[in-house]
Order: sequence, then C-alpha cells, then structure tokens
Amino acid sequence: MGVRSERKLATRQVLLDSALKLMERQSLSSLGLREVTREAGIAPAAFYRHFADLEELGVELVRESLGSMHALLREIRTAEADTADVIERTVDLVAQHVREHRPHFRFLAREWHGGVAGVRAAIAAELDAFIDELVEDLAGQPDTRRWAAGELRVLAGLYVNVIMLTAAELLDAAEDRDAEQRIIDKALTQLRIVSVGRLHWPAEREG
Amino acid sequence: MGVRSERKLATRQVLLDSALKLMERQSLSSLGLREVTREAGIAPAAFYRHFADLEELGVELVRESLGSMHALLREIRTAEADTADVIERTVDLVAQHVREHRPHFRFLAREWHGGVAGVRAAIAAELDAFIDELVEDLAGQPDTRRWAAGELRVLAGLYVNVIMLTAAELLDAAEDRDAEQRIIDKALTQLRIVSVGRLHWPAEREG
DNA sequence: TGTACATCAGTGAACGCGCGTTCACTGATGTAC
DNA sequence: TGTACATCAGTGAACGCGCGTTCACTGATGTAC
Repeated sequence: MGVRSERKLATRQVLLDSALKLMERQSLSSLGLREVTREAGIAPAAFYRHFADLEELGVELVRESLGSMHALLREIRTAEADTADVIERTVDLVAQHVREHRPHFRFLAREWHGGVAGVRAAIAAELDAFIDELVEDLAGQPDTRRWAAGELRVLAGLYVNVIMLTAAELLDAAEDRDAEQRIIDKALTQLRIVSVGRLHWPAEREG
Repeated sequence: MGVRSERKLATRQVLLDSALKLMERQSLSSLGLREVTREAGIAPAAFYRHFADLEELGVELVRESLGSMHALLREIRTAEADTADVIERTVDLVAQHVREHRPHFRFLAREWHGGVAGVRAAIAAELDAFIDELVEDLAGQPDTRRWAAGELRVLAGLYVNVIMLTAAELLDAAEDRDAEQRIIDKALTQLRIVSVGRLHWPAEREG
C-alpha cells in the first residue's frame, strides 16, 4: 500500500475519531459536517473524499463500535466456569469495556433507537449477529440443550438486552463509583434472575 | 379561566403536537425551533411565549408521554388474575398502547438514551416512579412477599426494561403484522422466563 | 352597562452566523517508459 | 536512475439558505371604576 492511500486511511480515521468525540455530548443527527472537519483539522470539502454524508460515517462507526463489543463477547465466551462465575465475569467485563471504550458505547446507546434509520438498522443487524453467537454457546450447555431453537434465541436476546441497558446506565454513572457499583449489582441480580428462570424453564418439547 | 389563557394553552398544545409529529422522523436535538413553529402555523418569535427553548418543550413532552404510559400501567395493575394471564394481558396492552400512542412511544424510545441530557434525566425519573409503582404491586403478591426490597426493585426494573424494549421494537414493526406478532411472542417468552426465575428465586433472607 | 387604560399572545422584519455543497486549484505521490 | 505525465487527497473561496434571537408593533382580551 502506497504512502498516499495510507495517509488517506489515516485522515479517514481522524474523521471517525473526531465524530465519535463530538458525539459524547450530542447525537449523530445533530452533528454537523463542518463541525467534524473542524475537529479533525481538515477542510470541509475534504470530507467528501471519504464519506458521502454523515450517515455513511455513522454506519462505519457502528462497525467499529461493535468490533469493540464482539471482542467483549469473545472474552465472555472463554469463561467456561459454572453459571454464577460466568455472570460475575460477564458483568465485570462489561463494566471494564465501557470504561475503556466509553465513546463507542455512548454512541451505540444513543443511536440504538436514534433518529438516523440507516444507523439504527446497522446496530440492530450487529446485535442480531451478537445474539446468534450467544445462541451457539447456549446450545452447547447442558441446561439449555433441549430448548427449542426459537426460545433459545429469545433467551439470548434477553441476556443481550440486560447487557446493553447496563452498559447504557454505566455511561451516565461516569466517575461516581457508588453509582457504578449499584448498577453492577443490579445487573448481577437481573442476570441471575434470568438464569434461575432458564434453569427451571419448562421446554415445550417436554410437555 | 379567561379566553386569552385558554387560547394560550391551545397554542402551547399545538406546539407540543407539532414537535411530536416532526420527531417521528428525527430526534429532539436535530429539531429546529423554526421547523416547529412552521408546522404549528405560528410566527417563530411566538415560541418564546411558551418555552425558553426546545429542551424545555422536550421535558414537557416527557411528562405528557409518560402520562400515556402510566395509564397503561394502571390498566395492567387492574389485572388481578394469575401470572400467566397478567403477562398476556400486559403484552397485549403494551402493543395496543404503542399502536394508539405511536408518536409518544417513538419519542420516549428515541430520547431514552438520546442527546439532550435534561430530557434523558426526565425520562429516567419518570421510569423510576413507574418502577416504584410496580414494586408496590409485587410486594403484595404471595411469591414475592419475602423478597428483599432492593431485589424487588431490581426485578421490577427488569420487567420495565423488557416492556420498554418491546415497545421500541414494535415501533419499527409498523404495519407489518407478522413482525409485530414475532415481537409480541418474544416479549411473552421473555416475561415468562423472568417470572419463572422469580418463582424459584432464592431470597437471601432465607439463606 | 360604558369607558379608559393595562396586559400580553402573537406578528413581521431584521440581524449576524454557520451550514452543506460546488468548484477550480495545488502539489505530493504514483506510473510508464 | 531520470523524465514526463496522470492521479487524486486536500485546499480555500464562494454560493445561497435557513437558523435562533431581538425588537418594536398590534389588537384582542382583561381589569378598574
């Protein structure tokens, strides 16, 4: 790869980073093209060398953000202990990833149900892929082996929802360690309630 | 109340309705003051007779929207049958209310984690009040009577989260009856999983 | 009931400003020979 | 290696436009007597 295309990619990344930084305090739909290029230190017109508009940039940020999140999931999946441990480890990892990738998670939470349809769809699609991975894991575990496939997916969706909402709440806790701990405890309890339900679930196949 | 103040209230309501209508396709932070007054059919400057800015209007819309939602909760609470029936009735009512108050729910879903801090805080506060009501109900039921107060609140929060996310998903299903039914079935299963967990929950007080 | 004055919701013009987009350009990088 | 030309990421000026806010105003409604 030549010097020119390397530099182009670098500039593109600066645009993505600048937009993400600005979105700590506002949503994608209120972001301005000139605002982003100003933050990035390039001329407004140069934006068009990289993206057609801010929605396209937003969709790229979704990919980047859920890259972070897939890394999180992969770490969670390596935990092969009993359920209680998995839950503690999961919540721990979520809290840690939110701390380390705050802007990405802020962006995801904000645009999850936000005003830009294309970005919303991209997030939904990535979360679906996320749920599929979790279904695969759950299918291999003894206590969910006999669940119907559709139900397993619903269960996985419930887990992912709790994780997403926990991440969103952690964002607002910011530097308040007490608040953070309360959110973590809440997430632990919620995941445990779901897991107890899962253990006692009457699979339809059994009648 | 005089003719003048009645008319003022009517105009105020037209502003609220216009803003809500425009937010079916965009979020609060990307809404323009002139856009709203144009839709409402009044001069831009007249806006200031009613609200200091769009954030203030947004906070008022939260109150209005969660009025809708409290009505929903009250209807749910009147259902005094066994758990399975309550769940079916609840999901039914949620689907019905989303259909009837689509703009309000769209607004809530969008701003729940959105870019305007004051509005986000107002929604969080209203949802907290919502959860408190649910805790009161749960405390009176046999199978949760011995739960610790804090845990009950976490459980109620889990129910409310499932309801909110179901409402948000129903919004995107729009006129697609199949998609709507799939979301409803998913919500039913998720609430049932939580309720099974709740029935088998080992309250800490029991050791 | 009638009169005189006060209030104030809504108007319309004006302001300065930053927006997204276009365009011809520059000059470093890439390519062909 | 050197030369001549092509490419194209980024520039800077220009455009027309809609924005939020201010202001003095109008005229219907409210109030005091």
